[in-house]
Amino acid sequence: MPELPEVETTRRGIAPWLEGRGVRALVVRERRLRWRIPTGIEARFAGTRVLAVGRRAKYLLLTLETGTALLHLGMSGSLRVTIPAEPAGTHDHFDLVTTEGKCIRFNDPRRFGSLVWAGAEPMRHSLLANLGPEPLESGFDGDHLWQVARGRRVAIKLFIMNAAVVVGVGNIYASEALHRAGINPRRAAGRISRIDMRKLAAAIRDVLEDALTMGGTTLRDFNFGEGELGYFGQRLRVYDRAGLPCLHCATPVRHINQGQRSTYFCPVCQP
DNA sequence: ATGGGCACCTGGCTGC
DNA sequence: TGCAGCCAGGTGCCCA
Repeated sequence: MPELPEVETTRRGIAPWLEGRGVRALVVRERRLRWRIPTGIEARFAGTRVLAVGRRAKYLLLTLETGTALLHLGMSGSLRVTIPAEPAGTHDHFDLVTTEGKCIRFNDPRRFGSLVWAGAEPMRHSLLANLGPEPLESGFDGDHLWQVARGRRVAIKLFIMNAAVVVGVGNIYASEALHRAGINPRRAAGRISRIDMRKLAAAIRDVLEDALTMGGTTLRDFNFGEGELGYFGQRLRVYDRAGLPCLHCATPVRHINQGQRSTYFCPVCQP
C-alpha cells in the first residue's frame, strides 16, 4: 500500500501511542522479511523508552534510548494499534508492546518490509545516507530537479522515482505528478526545461500533499479497528485508468511499461 | 557514473 | 470449481 503519504499517515497514527512511552517488549514471530530481523534486536527494545517516531523517505525511524530502528512497510506492510491479548493473525510478523499495554502490530503478506537496527547515528546508515531531499520540505524544488537531471538520459518518470533524486515518489504518484505537470513520462530527464521542472516539482508536492490531507481525514483515529491503513480513496487522474477518458481532455488514458512498472498518461495533455 | 534488469514474496484477479 | 498465468503501490543490488 504505502507511498510516502501513507507512511507519513502511519507515522502520525502510531506516534501518540509510542512517543515517550516505555517499551515492554518486541515480540517477533517471523524474522524472514526483506532482510532477516537480527536476533537480539529484542534486547535493544526491552525496557527502554521511545524518544521519537520519525520518518526519512519511506523509512519510519523508531528512536529509542538505545538507538534507532528503521521500519519499512515495503509493498504490502501496515501497522495497527491493538492490545497484546488480541490473537495474532497470518502475516502479523512482530509486535511492539508498550508498558501501557498497547501493541503496535506489523502485518506484511509479501514480506518486502523490513526492521533494521541503525544504531546511534541512523542518518549515517547505508539505507539513509545517500537519499535525496524530502519532497515536502525545503531543499526540494524545480531547480534541484533540473540541476540533478543535467546530462541524464533516463526517462523522467524513472528519474523522479529514484530516491537519490527525491524521496517518496512511488509508482502511482509519479504518473499522477507528471500528468498534473503536463510532461510525457518517456521524455529524457536531461532534456526537460527548467520551467517544466519547476512545474513538476510543484506537481509532486501537490499530489503528495493532497494524499496526505486525504489520509489525515480518513484515519483520524489510529486506534483498534480503525488502525488498518488502506489505500486512500484519493481521486487518481490517470493511474489505473487505461482507456478511460482523461479527466482534463477526455482523451483515452494510455498505459505503457517503464522499468517493469506500469505508467499511465494522457497523450494529449502530456505531449 | 549511469542505466537496465532482477530479486525478494504472497495474494488477488482473469480467463480458460 | 480449479488452476495456470499475470499483476501488484518498493527498492537494493548486480552487471555491462
